[in-house]
Amino acid sequence: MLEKRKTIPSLVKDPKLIEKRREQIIEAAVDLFIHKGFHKTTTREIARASGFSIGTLYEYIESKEDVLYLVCDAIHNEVETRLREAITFNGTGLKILKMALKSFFRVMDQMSDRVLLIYQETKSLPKEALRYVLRREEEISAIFEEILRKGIADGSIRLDEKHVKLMADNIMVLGEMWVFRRWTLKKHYTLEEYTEKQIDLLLREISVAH
Amino acid sequence: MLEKRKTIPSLVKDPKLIEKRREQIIEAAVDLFIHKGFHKTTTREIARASGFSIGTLYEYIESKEDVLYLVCDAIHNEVETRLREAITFNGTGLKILKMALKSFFRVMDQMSDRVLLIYQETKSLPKEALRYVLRREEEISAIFEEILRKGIADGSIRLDEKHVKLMADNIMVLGEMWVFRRWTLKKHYTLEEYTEKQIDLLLREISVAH
Amino acid sequence: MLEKRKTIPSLVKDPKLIEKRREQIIEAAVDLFIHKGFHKTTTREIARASGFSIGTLYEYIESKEDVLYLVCDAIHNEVETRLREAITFNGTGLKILKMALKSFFRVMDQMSDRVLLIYQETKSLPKEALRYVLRREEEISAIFEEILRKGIADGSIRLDEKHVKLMADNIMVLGEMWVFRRWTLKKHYTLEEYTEKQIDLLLREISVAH
Amino acid sequence: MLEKRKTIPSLVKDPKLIEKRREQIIEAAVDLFIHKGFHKTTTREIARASGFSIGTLYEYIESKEDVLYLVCDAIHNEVETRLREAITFNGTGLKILKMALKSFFRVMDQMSDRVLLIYQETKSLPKEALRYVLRREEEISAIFEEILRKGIADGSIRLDEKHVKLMADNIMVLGEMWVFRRWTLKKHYTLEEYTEKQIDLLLREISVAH
DNA sequence: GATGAATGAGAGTTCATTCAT
DNA sequence: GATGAATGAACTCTCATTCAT
Repeated sequence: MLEKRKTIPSLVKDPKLIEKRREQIIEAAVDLFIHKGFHKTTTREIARASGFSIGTLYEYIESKEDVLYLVCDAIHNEVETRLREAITFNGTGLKILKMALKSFFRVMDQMSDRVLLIYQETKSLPKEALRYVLRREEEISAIFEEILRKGIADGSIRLDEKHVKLMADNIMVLGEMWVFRRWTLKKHYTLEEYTEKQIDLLLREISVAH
Repeated sequence: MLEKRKTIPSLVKDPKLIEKRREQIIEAAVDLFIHKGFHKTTTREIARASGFSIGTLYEYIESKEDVLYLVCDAIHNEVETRLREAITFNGTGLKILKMALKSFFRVMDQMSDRVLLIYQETKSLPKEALRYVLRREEEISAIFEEILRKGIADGSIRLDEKHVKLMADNIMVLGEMWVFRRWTLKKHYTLEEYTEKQIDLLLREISVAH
Repeated sequence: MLEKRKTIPSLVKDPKLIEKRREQIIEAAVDLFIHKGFHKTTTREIARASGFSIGTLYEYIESKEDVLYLVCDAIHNEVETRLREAITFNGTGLKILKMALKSFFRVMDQMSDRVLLIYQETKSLPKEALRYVLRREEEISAIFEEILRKGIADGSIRLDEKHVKLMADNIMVLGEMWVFRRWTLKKHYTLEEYTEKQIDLLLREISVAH
Repeated sequence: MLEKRKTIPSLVKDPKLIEKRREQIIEAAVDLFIHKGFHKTTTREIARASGFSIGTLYEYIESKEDVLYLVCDAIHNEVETRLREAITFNGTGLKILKMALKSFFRVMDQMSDRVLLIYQETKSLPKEALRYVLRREEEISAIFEEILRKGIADGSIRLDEKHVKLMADNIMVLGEMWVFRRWTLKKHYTLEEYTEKQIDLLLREISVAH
């Protein structure tokens, strides 16, 4: 069930150093990719922005695509971590869900450029890496499935089990919508208004009290 | 309010010919971009697949990005045309909306690779072209706004005017969701089931009878 | 029996032009490879010495190794052509052989740097091209086999058929020896002396009258 | 007349250690050069195959070319040693020569990949090192000169002094021929047959009895 | 209006060598 | 004496674009 994450080989032996350098690479590359896109960013720019030479860059990755993979992976990690940190699993599923939705929309807002990056550049990944990245997305959506099922179990949420996945997907998509369409949405709504409105929409379907 | 669509200069005088050649270009490029992505497709390939030489290609465009613009524009056109053709503006706004939603989801399904293309490659457009393309998207979403307003006017839909835009955006996003997440969604739903379920979700908020 | 020679694809359509440009490439590359070796010669140097840009070079070849193949092929062609031109198939096999040996040693002498080049760089060819180049060598050695057999047939040469190949190989090797060891040999012999001495050696084994 | 062999500087003081490490280097590099060629072998690979780090490698050599020199030198040493071990200087020059030829051809056969290596990579040596390596070859050929002169002196061999060098060179070349052309020759001859045939050829010229 | 040969800046990647630890 | 991370010049190859025919 748990498939290991893709391991990128390195010419450097010290694992601590690898981690440190890769963090530098990710930090530099995220910025560059956001502003210039993956294809228009050169490996030399990545190296320079990371603070070392092109030769050193290639001691820690095997190809430019590896950098993209590292970046996508790191972004997903951050989304998931932030989301999990913001959720306390106390109270009814419904209550948790509301909180989780708020947090999720907030995280999407704060990380909107990075989330956008994933959506636009993911296709440039080699097949295997792509599969892994898509799986990471499912892991985040699984958080919401879990909450929904808890709510179903404690009776605070009314939803057919077979629609749990779709509802979780809807949630993900409404979150990403804030990212994709912020240039329009921000004209009419603050994040808070948007959040409230979409929670309304989602809960109308699944709230028990009716 | 209606800004003209971007005009791409051509070295050729005859407008009929320009249109004909550009259709060839678009047809060839859509296929290539879908399968290889914009960046990995070369202008030579576009020319060859269009049925003429690289020199001729550049008689009808000024840069590779122009081809992307033509392609994005054509896809939006097709989405909008197909959608409009499927809608008859008879009956209550609510009835029209239901029909429009079904048609929209169907069009998204049929054109999913082209819609995906727009989402993934749009960022490679130069700023100005990008603005035009985004505006085309708003034009489609405006169709739904129109229907919603008609429903509000005739009393078949209950929705605060200030949420019309958001509701239209929600519709767009749920349609695109079928495109982005089809690999997951198709495991659990047919297009028809998905359509029905999402219409349920959307109408629960805005249907009058309740 | 006659396997086609390897065809190198070109982006250019005009066959006349391809031939002309490839001749330029060969002429330039032979010089460079002789003086710097294949590995130390850069593609840019080849392009510049050929009289065009690096981009143009790659319109006529697919890889640097293709240039080496073209060069090896051209050298073999020249050896074979020169040798065949120098031989008239009149008289006894023995007489023809003597003349052929003189010509061969002369050709080896005149083309010594190019022959050396083949011996030293051939190993850098990709497998398939290598096989073809080795076959070319056998074709030259076949010329001598042919002469030997003619001499056996007309009674001017006495040699067991099963040693024809070895004798032809010996001839080839003594010719190449003048190439490999000229720095030593030239200290003690002129080309003419060398030729005479080696003909003596070879003929002692196979001459009938004795 | 006897120029010392090239001395490669080392950062390490202990001569025993230098010798030991260089033996490791040679053993590793011979294998790599045979299979991949000099240019396609990296210093990293040499270091790893030698059993130490790249840094350590450079404590014992100054450049990659030094490794090639060490390798060529070692191979020549082995050829010479094996040859000398196989020769007993008892009996007539003619008898010794026959034995020496057999041994030489056998050694060439056993060491064919290493001999081939020298012929193909020698040109990558810097000028000075190249001279040393070529001189080593002359030293081997000098063994045969010595034997020939002994035979001339004791009357068992009839050969003009001024052709001794050429005859020795011919011997060398026929030995190397077994290396260069083994892919053809082995189709028609065993090593023993080849040896016998070539001895015949050579002795026909120089044997006294006639 | 159509052709396609020519261009060359610029891309990703490699690897011999150094030097601080 | 040994290590291996860091370096950057240099490599091969690509491809959007131009322009003479």
